[in-house]
Amino acid sequence: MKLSKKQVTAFQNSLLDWYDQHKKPLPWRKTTEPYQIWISEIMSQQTQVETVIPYFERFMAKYPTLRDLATADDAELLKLWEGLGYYSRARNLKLAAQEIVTNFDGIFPEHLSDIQSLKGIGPYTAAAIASIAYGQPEPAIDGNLMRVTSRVFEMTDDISQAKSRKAFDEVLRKLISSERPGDFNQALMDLGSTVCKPKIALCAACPLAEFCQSRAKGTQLNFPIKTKKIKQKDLYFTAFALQNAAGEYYLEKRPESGLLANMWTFPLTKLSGEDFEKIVTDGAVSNNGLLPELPESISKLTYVGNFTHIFSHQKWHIVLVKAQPEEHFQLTENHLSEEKMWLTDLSAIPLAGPQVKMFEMLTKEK
DNA sequence: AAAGCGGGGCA
DNA sequence: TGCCCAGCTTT
Repeated sequence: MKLSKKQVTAFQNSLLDWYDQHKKPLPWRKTTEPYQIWISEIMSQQTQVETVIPYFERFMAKYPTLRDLATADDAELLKLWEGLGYYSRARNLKLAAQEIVTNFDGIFPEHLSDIQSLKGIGPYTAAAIASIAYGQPEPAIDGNLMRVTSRVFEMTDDISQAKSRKAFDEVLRKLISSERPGDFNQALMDLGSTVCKPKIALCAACPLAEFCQSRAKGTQLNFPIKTKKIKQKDLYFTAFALQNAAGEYYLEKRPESGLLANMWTFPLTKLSGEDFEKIVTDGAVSNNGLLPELPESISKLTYVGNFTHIFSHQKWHIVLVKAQPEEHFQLTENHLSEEKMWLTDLSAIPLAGPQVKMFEMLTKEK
């Protein structure tokens, strides 16, 4: 990122002019009193500002000063917080108020490190208070600022990694207005929530459009980069290997959309995690309610083995079971269709990853 | 109904 | 540094 002093000033002016025209009228924007800024920031975490407004006003009426909060009745405090959620925030508020009374003589601390030492205040909230209440040029880096900044400068730092904060801090430190750091931060927050939104970028209304590198290329929605993988969901299945007298396996075709669309698979039934554990530890399969729809009635189920298969967002835990048909089992024409078939050579068809593993398991068994 | 989410705490 | 949390919003 290389911007001349002139460009930095132009950037600040555009942003702050926009803020002066469009800023949300919020009660805590009428003050720079650190106590009020603090409460508003904590309340605004994970909560929409419109929801926060009445809570903030009730809070200030009940606890006008930090010392009132430090001696607040726990039950009354939680009652006031009722509906805001994340109740540890309220408990931390009181703890921090007590810390301030004890360690800072009841005066809200001014140094960034002191602010951040308080219970419930992390890097973001500390910087927000320092900039808004005390006019310190500290970028308050939250998701909005990272999104806006990454788009303006096409920053490829992965915002799901904690260490990427540093990159954003460096860029924003060069840009932040030393005259109006608090407004600078709040302008970017408002911009992020109303214009430069996660799934849509309203660039026509954006005061930073002329500075925005991703906009110039039309790549706005590629930013921010976020690789954090979605937590894999654990799913449990029983897979049934049913073989006929000719040695052919019974296969079903998966739905034409979704995961492994149109691939062939042994019939699968869902299993609970507990049942899965039970089967794996016992090495025994019970017949109860586990059977899928099969073309023949089954006389016996034998546990073959279990394995896991990892997809991008799912982790399949599979118990492979051999299903033995009734004695007089016979193959008939109506067993065949577009969605079902019998086959010996499974390598001849598109076979999904888990099925390959199952087939190998069955082959090795012999 | 289920998934996504942002900041702080904590290991 | 990375996981987890709690509960609202979005899909």
